Amino acid sequence: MKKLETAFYQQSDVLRIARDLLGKLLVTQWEGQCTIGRIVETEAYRGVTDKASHAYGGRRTARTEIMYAAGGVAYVYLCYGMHHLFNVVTGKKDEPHAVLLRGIEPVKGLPIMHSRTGKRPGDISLGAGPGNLARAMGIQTMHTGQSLLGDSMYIAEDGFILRKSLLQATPRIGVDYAGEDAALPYRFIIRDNLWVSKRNTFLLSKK
DNA sequence: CGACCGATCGTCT
DNA sequence: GACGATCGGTCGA
Repeated sequence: MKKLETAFYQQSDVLRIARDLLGKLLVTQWEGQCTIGRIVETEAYRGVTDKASHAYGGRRTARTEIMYAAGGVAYVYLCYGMHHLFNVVTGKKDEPHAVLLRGIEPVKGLPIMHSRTGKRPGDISLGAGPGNLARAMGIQTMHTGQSLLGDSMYIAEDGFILRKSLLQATPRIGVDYAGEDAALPYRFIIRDNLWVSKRNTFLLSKK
């Protein structure tokens, strides 16, 4: 298992990073609890020109400031007052690109994930969807700004190769407010993977 | 299967 | 004071 390094996160093409994160392992280990999940669903938020992004138009607020940091840190924010959404900040300093992690296939620490979420063994919603993913991995807004290059929270590769035929791009979820940008194919999933968020599966059958 | 609804609160206007 | 990069449940066809 090899931890992804700065050079990976600071590539300029956030779409490529979002794609390449599929199949990688997300690791968190804190409070004596280690959990690992394989990333099966991501969404790219592409800098200041992307109407769906919190950084659209170069907007800077206390909350989104971390998006302008150099790639390799976490951007976690509270959505709908109850869900913690975890993004990987990418690009160079002052290029506010980010990748939202939307789905993981649980790999290690299943009992811990079950106790964190209250879900029962066999429930495939455990790591499906950004809110569920963060809850299962123990990620909260207090982790925003945290480095992904340290030991408590990082992404690694283990030799898993994603066949091209299993890579699929679709429009992003829940960004209707973004006008024409809502239709951009910036969501990436591992096709037919059990752990991809089930909502909007109709998008797949339509294709 | 699809449409809709309530929960719940930090952030920005 | 309004509004989410969501989720889980319900209701009707």
